[in-house]
Amino acid sequence: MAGVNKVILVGNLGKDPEVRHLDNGRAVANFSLATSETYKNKQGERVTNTEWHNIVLWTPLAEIAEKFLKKGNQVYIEGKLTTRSWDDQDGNKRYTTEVVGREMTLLGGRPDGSSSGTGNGGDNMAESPVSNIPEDDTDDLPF
Amino acid sequence: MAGVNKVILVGNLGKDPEVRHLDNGRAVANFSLATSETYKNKQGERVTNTEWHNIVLWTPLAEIAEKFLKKGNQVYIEGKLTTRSWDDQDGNKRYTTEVVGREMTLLGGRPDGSSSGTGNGGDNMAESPVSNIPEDDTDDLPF
Amino acid sequence: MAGVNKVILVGNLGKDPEVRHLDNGRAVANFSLATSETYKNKQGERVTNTEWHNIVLWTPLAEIAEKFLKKGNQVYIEGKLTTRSWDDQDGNKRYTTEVVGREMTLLGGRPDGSSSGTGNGGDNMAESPVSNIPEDDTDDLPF
Amino acid sequence: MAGVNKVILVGNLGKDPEVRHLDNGRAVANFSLATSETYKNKQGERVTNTEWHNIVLWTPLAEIAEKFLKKGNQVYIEGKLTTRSWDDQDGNKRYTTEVVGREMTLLGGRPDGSSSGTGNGGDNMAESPVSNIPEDDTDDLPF
DNA sequence: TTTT
DNA sequence: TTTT
Repeated sequence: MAGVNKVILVGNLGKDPEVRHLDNGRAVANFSLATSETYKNKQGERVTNTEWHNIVLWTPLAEIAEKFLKKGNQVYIEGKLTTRSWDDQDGNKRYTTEVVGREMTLLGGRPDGSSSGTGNGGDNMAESPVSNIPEDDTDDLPF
Repeated sequence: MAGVNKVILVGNLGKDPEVRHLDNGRAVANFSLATSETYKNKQGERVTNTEWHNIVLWTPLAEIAEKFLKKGNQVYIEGKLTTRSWDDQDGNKRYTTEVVGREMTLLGGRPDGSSSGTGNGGDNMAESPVSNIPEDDTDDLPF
Repeated sequence: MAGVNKVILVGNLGKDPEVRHLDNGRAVANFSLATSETYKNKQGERVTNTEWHNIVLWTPLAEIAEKFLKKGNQVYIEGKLTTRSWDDQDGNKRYTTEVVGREMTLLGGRPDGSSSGTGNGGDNMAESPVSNIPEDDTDDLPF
Repeated sequence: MAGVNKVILVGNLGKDPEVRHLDNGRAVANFSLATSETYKNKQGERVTNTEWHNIVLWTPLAEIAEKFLKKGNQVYIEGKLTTRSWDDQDGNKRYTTEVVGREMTLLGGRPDGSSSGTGNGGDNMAESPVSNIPEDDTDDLPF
């Protein structure tokens, strides 16, 4: 029964997150994330191999994604692999594998090129680690 | 372009690995791995949620899997996520996500209940970490 | 300011955990964990390199360690690196680096070779993943 | 004997790497890396907790660090924990724990603010993942 | 399809 | 101090 199911990604968003706000007050964000590796092949040519991942974030990460993540941003995401099935129009069972994030950190510079020290305020935490994992004596919400 | 694409799993094999030996001398092993988590739901009932992962191992991990891994065995696998596409009989594009392992450790007791000290020899390393990552001054092959 | 500080270990306890119950109701467990890697050196000799880690677990993982972990057990531990300083008898500043666990899974067979189905009861969950990270709609305590 | 000893860090360099080139042709780089987490304490005040890690990189990562890493840069580092002992001037045994990197990715923007598209060339790969782990059919050196 |  |  013991199990570990962990995914660690550092990549760039292929597009802005799509965020849906559910009736129960929760939100869910979806976006694709590209992780690229570069190497030289036998011919000595530089080759880039890009892998795309389907990311799913739930409250409170979904709201943070909505506010701070944009197409092109580089993020660290830790989560778990989940595969769900559905029936397509031909009646075939199909499977989609997604990474459900549980920790997220926006990497690199200012989220959208804004300078620091703006009155925005939210900017101040955009590079902080955010998660839905409580620390001792802490409030894990970034603001 | 920087990227990290890492998966860490501890789970149990759903069945024996299927190993194909290719014409080019390489081998590839496939098997499904279950990772389970148990929790209590709101009604206080214990619930087990199992996720199945498609594992792919190439030489030399494939041969090690062939020799030492059996249905039910618990293993640690580190690898990367890859999604490949193919066309089904209805002409639809379909996708399969797999974990391509790059490091593997057989966990727990003797692989199949055999006692230690058999003449088999190979048994002695079945719980050693195996990988295709060279260490300094080392031979990464387990035997 | 963004940061990730993650340690993932699979190893064996060098001795039984030492558990202290604090006045504030919390408990803390300490033990050393060995992670070994085996390789062949240039002379073709098998060499084992063992690294020892100082593990610290707080409530509720400390109580779980107290009940289920014993010298020799193999565990998966995920946590973070922390270094604390203290002054030795010569007035020198000294540093100790520890891994503060936040998720733990007992690996392999029965904790101490006991068969399943004992009246102990607690035994039943000893191989379940345990953590202090809440899941949705779940009770993360193992019992 | 099975073991996993893995550290994953995303942090910022506290100072430029110190690189020594050894007589045997190998190089070793040392620097400290800060990983910070921010949270709100019980008083609702934002608190930042910074942990410092001793990083050690060997050839070829050492040379890459020498060329591309500078104080303040944000990097992803994957490696293993090692503790080595030494005797201090008072004859006491002392221990230092370090993270020996095996994979590294420079995060965020241009390494030192240089614009892209320079003739430098090396710039082009500074954000690529670098490691001493061979891929199939690849040259793992970044240039 | 695994495991407890 | 563990494990195989």
